[in-house]
Amino acid sequence: MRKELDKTYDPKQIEDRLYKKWEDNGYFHAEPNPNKKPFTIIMPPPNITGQLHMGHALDNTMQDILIRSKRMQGYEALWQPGTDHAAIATEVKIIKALKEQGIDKASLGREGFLEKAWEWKAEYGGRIVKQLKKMGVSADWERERFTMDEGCSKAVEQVFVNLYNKGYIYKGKRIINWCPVCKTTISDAEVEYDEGQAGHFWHIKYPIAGEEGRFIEVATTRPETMLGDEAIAVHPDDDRYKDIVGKKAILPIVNKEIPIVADEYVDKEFGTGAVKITPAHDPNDFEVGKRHDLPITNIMNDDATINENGGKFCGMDRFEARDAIVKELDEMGLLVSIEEITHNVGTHDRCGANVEPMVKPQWFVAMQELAKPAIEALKKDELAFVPDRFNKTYLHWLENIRDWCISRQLWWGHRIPAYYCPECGEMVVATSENAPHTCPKCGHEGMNQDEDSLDTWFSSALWPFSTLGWPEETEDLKYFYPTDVLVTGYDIIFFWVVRMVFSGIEHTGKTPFNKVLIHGLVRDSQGRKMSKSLGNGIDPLEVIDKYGADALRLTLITGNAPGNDMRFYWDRVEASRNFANKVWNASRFIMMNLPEGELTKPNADEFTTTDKWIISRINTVAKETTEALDKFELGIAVQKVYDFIWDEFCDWYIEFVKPRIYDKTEEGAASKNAALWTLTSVLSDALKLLHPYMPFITEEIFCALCPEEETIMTAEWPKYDEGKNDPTSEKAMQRVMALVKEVRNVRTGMNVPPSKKASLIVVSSDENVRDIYEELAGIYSNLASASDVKVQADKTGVTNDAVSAVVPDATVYIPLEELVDLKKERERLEKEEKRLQGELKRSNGMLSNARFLEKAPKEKVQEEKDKLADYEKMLADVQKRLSEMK
RNA sequence: GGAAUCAUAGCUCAGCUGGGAGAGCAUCUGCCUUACAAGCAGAGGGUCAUAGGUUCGAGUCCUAUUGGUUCCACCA
Repeated sequence: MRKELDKTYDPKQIEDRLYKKWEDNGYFHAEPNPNKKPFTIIMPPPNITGQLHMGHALDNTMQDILIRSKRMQGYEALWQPGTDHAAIATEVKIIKALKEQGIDKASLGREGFLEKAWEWKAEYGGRIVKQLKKMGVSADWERERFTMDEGCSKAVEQVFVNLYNKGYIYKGKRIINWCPVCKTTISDAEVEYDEGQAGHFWHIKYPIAGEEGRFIEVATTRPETMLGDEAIAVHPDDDRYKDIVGKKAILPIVNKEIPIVADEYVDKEFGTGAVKITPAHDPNDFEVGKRHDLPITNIMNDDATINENGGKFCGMDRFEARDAIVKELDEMGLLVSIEEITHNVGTHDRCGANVEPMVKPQWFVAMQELAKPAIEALKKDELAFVPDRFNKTYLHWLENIRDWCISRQLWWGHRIPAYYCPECGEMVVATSENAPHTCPKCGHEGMNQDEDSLDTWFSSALWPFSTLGWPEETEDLKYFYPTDVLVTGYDIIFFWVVRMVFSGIEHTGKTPFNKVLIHGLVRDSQGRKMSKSLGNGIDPLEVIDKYGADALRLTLITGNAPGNDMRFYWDRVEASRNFANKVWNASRFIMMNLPEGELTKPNADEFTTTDKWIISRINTVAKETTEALDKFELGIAVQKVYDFIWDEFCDWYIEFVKPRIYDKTEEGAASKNAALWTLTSVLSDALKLLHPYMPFITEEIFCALCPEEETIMTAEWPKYDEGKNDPTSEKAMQRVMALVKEVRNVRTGMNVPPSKKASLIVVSSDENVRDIYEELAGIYSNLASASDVKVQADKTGVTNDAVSAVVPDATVYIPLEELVDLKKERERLEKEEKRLQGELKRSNGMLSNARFLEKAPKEKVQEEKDKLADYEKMLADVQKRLSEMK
C-alpha cells in the first residue's frame, strides 16, 4: 500500500529514521564476497577531538557518493571508517582542559595523564562519528577503527621494527624544529611560514683578534643566538675578507674567540657578506658547522629561555634576551645599524608559536630510498591524482624530500618501541610482544622504553592496510586491498597521502590506492578560510537542521570541479532545498494519480512518442551520469540528473502527460496506463541516479513509490540500454517543444493574458512534419494555450491579423484578433529576420570556406549544411510574413 | 627565488579529448494554470583579462603581459 506524501518535504521527519533503518539492516556492511568485485575507500580518520566542519562535510559527501553509486552498481563496496588519535592536537586540548580543572599535566605523570586521555577519547571520540551519521554517510561502522586501537598499534610497532631493521629508521642528533610552547619536535611539514612579518636586521661588528681596531660586520635577525656563535663565515672568493680567513674573531659579551671560515654557503651580495654561524640554532649553520667541525653550543632550554651557556642572560626568555643583548651591544659601540625588514617567521601550525631550530637526539625515517618507488608508482600510472595537476605537487615534494623526524616529546600517541639498558646503554628495538626484559649485551635486569612517542602521521600512514588487518594476511586485506580511491583535501597531500603511498608500497608491496581525488576548501561567502579565530565558520549541523542533509550535500557538490575551492552561500543551500522540494512534489503528483494496486506493463504500441522520448532521455542521462561519476566529475554528474528531473521530466514530460492522466474515458485507459507506467519507471530511475547525492529524500520517495522494494540503497543502478534510444521520438519532441516555446514567446511578446485561449494553425509543407504535429496536438495544445489546433499544408483560412511563430519546417499562426498589435508583431518579426540573417551569414561563411569543407570531419560539415537549410526555410517564412503584413 | 592555479552574465561558478557561450542567485514582465509561489511562463544582461601564435575553426591548445590566489624553498 502506497502512502501519501506530505505537501512539502520535511527532512526532519525522515532523516534519522531512515539512517537508523539503513544501519539496523546492515546495508553499510561489506564482507569479502567472491561473487562481487570489491570497491574500497578508506575514510580519512577525523580527530577524536574534532567537531564536524564543512571540510568533513565535503570530503565525506564525496566519498559517500562514490560508495553509494558503486554499491548500487553491484560492487561489494567497503567504506572503512575510523578516528585518529591526533597526538599533539589532542594532547594540547587535554592539557588545556586539565588546567581548567586545576590539574597540571606533569603532576599526573605519564600513566595518570594517559588515563585522562583515554577518558577524553571515550567522551568525545564518538561525537564526530555521530555528526558524520547526520550527513548520511554510509560507512561500515561495524568496522570502525581507531589509530591507537590494538590492531593499529600492533601495525605501528611492526612497521617501526621493520624499518629500523632495514636501516630506514635511525636515531640521530640533528637539527630539528622545536616548538617551545608544546615542548616537542615537529616535522618540517608542520612548520608554517608567516610571510612578510615586520622585523629588524641588526648589523653588529665583531672585533678581529690580534688586530686592534679592526672589525668584521655581520647582520642577523636573531641577535640572541650570538651566544651560541661558533664561527663567522665568508665566501671563499670574497676579496674583502680574503686576508682574515683563518683568523679569529672575538665574540662580544661572551668574550670567546671563534674562527673565521670560508664557505660556499655564504652569499657575497647579501648583507655584509659575512655570516655569524650558530650551529645549534640554525639549520644552515648546522650544516656549515659540520663541514668545519665546529662545536655545537645549545643556548636554550626547552621553553626557549636562555640556558646556562648564555651566562648572565640565563633564565631570560629568548625575546627578552634579544633586547638585552642589543642594548648591551649598543652600549659597547658594536651595534652598527638597525635595518627595518620584512621576513618570514617559522611558526608551529598547531599553536602558532615561533619555532626554534635546535639540535636534539631524535628518531628519523630516511626518505631517500623510500621515496623512489612512490615516485615510480605515479610514473607507472599505478597512482594518479584527480585533477592531475596535483601529480606535480606530489612529485616535486618527493623528489626534494628530506628525512622525516618522527619522534615527539608527547605522551598521547604510540610510544617508540626502543628499549635502553640503564647499565650499559645498549638499545634494542622490538615490538611490545618481544620487548626485552634483560639487556642482551650486559645482562642487566630491566630495560627502559624510550620516553618519546611517534608523530601522529606515522600511524595514519598505515591506515589503508592497518585497518584491514595488516600485518596479518587477513581475508579482508586480500579482498579489499589495495583500495580504489582516496578522497582528501590538497592541504594534506604531504602530511598524509605521500606517507601512505610509500608506506603501502614498502610494507604491502602495493600502492594503497589507484586514484586520489582531491577537493578544495570550503570558504566563507567572502572567500576567506573558515576559522575559529575569525568566527566565520558555518556549522554543517546547523545547515542540516535548517535545510536537511540532502540540501547540504547537494550544495557542496553542485558547480564544483575537483581540486577547486568553493564558497559557501546560504542562497545555494536554499536552492538545493528547493530542488528537494521539487522532486518531492513531482513524486507526490505521480503517486496521487496512481491507481490502487499494480500498474500493468503497457504493450510496446501503447507508448506514445512522448513516453518514448522521456524513456530515451533518462537512458542517455543514466549513461552520461555514470560516465561523469567514473571520471570523478561529481558536479557534472549531479547537474545532469538535476537538469533532467527539473527541466525535462517536471517542466515538460509531466505537463505533456497531464491530459492523459486526467482522462477518465474508457478509450483513454491504455494511454493513461502507459503514461503512469512511464512516469513511475522514469522517476524511479531518476531517483536511483540521484540517490548517491541525496540519499534521504530518494529513499523515502522510492519506498513509497515502490512498496515492494525494501530500500533504494541496494536497488540496481540504471544501465544504459541501446534499445531504449529513440532518436525519432527525440527529434519529434524537439519540434513540439520548440513550437510550444515559440508560441509562448509570441504570446508574451503580445501581452496576451494566459487565460485567453486561441486557435493554433500549424502550416507545413512537409507531410511527415504535419503528421507529428497532428499526432501530438492533444499533448501540446494546452501548453501552448490553444483552444484548438489545425494542422494543414497551406495558409487556407488564416486571417491577416494572425501573429505567427516560425519554427523549423513549419509556421504557426495564432489568430488573436483584437489583441494583436501589428506594429509590435512587425518589430518582432524584423528582429527574428535579423537574427536569422546573422545565422545564415555565419553558416554560409563556414560552408563557403573550401578548407573547412576539406579538413573538417564530414559529420560537422553535414551538420552545418542541415542548419543552413533550416535557417533558409525559416528566413523565407519570416520574410513572407513580413511582406504579407504590408 | 621556484611552481601551480585562476581571470567567462550584476554575484558565485560550471563549461572534461578544439566545432553555434551555460546554471544558480539577483534584475525586469506576466501568472495563485487542480504536484510544487520552496512554484510556472517569458525577458534583459557576456568583444570568455590583454596581446600575439597554432588551426578550416580557439572560452578551450601554445607564448608573453597584467592582476588575484595558493604551494614549495627560506639568504643569515
